[in-house]
Amino acid sequence: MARSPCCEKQHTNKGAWSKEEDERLIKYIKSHGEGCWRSLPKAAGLARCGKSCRLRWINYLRPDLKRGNFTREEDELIIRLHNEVGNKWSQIAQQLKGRTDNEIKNYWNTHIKRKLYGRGVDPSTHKPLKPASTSAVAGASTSSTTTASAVASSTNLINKPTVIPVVPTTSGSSVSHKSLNTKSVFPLFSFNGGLDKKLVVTDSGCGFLDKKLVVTDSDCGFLDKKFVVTDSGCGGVEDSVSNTSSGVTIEETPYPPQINLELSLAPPFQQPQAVAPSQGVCLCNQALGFHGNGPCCCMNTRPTTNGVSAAAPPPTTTGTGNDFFRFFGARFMKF
DNA sequence: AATAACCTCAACCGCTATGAG
DNA sequence: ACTCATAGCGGTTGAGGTTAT
Repeated sequence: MARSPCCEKQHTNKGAWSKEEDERLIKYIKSHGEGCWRSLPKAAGLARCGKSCRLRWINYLRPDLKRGNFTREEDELIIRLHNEVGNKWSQIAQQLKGRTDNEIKNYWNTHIKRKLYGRGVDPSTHKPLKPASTSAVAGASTSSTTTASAVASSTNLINKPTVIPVVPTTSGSSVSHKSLNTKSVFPLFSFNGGLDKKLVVTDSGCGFLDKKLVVTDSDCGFLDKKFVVTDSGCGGVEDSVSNTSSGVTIEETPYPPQINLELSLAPPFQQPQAVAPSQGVCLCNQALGFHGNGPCCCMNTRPTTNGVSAAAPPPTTTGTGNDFFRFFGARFMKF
């Protein structure tokens, strides 16, 4: 005898759950507990397949779900566990309290894979990408060498958590404020070697930074994290900042040192630079040589949150920020 | 401002594993 | 040993949101 379907398909809703359906399901499970998914929809007054109810509860409605962004520790744990067990998402989920297998699977496919590619690691094997796979990077690197040393330096830098002020810096004189009328990309100084952070400044026209400021970061994974800083005034970058009211900062935390990194980098972004101790910085002046209207928005001198003075960013490159973007962005955004 | 392209993730599908009868 | 209901798993899809052009 053929197995009967888990539900009467013609009488069931499909697609996104409504608030009312969620409430019904929660109410029912709270009073009757989980299980008996086949009979649950009818008992709960839901025109849904039992399987759908189960999935909705497990993946979305369960009260012990964590939700929210994955932490860097979770990232690394997922990578490590995936290396051990492969695509056994449920096994991996068991090690991450409050995360579902579905959530982890999605996160893997949309974020971690990209991150691993950025690190030069094949996400399915966890081994370094074959030379053919990395040739796009290596080939584009005209005269640089593999940055084993740069990576080593970078690792040293990030083995200690640091909080670094994000101060936009032009690339020497190659990016002038006039070039900001549409969009420019500045390489930042001294993040993990200065390679894997960039600052995108979009200017809608009335001055500088009056539309939005996008800071993308990654831990040698390139462009895998992003927060947007908006500035409603015409003066600077302080109006709305991700998690600090006194400037833009990025907190770096270490990632496990066993990760194999093999990246070749174009000359302009090759050299890691330590954060120079320094006096505070006028963000506006330092960044752009321009205050826009009104008083200086950045309060002139701005200590970082870890007590180290904000560093005046030395120009790190001889190329333009757009070179940086063309080189790295085009190659890593698509993973 | 309009449109295209891209990204994310909730939800679905089909399959296997498990356990009760 | 077998059947069947159910739970669980992993791959895939597509709606909706975001970003780029």
